[in-house]
Amino acid sequence: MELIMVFKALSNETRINILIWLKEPRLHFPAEELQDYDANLGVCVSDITKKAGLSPSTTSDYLSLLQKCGLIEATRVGQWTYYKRNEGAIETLNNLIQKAF
Amino acid sequence: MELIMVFKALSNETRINILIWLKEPRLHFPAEELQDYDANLGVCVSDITKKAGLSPSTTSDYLSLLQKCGLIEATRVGQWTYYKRNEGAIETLNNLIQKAF
DNA sequence: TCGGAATTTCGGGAAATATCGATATGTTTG
DNA sequence: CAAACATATCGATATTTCCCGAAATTCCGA
Repeated sequence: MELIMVFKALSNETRINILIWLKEPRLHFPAEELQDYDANLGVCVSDITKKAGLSPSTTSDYLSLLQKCGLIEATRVGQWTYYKRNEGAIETLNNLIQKAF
Repeated sequence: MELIMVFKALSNETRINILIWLKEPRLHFPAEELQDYDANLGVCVSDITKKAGLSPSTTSDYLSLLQKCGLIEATRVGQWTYYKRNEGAIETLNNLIQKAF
């Protein structure tokens, strides 16, 4: 967990929002878009794309950036990729920030 | 306190370090450079510049960036500007991060 | 197997950031 | 006042980030 990489990832409103949306998907995505959410897979790229209002490619870039620094994790199921928060990593990060600053 | 501005400010190793150095100046600066530290003024720009190994202008830029987003505060005394952490703001920030993520 | 959907990857132009040296401003001291 | 400092600001260039569209990949269903 590279602290600087994490801060870079969080230096963007959309990426911050994605993390917040994924904290409570039911609050932020229409119910019919969350069919596989109960299986704890997360939310798929196209739903996040819609919500973010950006192009699919940008959204995909953002998601893989968040994944690279460990904040979220991906599960591929057929043609969909579901992303969810990596709560353990986020907790670790919070502790790290707490200690460092 | 703009969260994004804070994350941008922290997306740089030197700026992170400055915050950490200022947490415990005695640990990070030679004693003879901390003559006014006991007055709770902070550490002056040239000492931080030396420690950072960057140009004075860059260091000054960094400090005013950190100041703009509220993480540190400045006190001008004669020709010197002393910077110290804004512990209240940093605490607020930690709580904000805790809540948001 | 073919067409289409979801996603990723790639290349690029515009905008923002990093970092410097030069310059400007304000301060102290002779 | 002039010289010497400490710091801040400005202008320039190199690098990075933002965000897109096009193309590639993977998977599914007819």
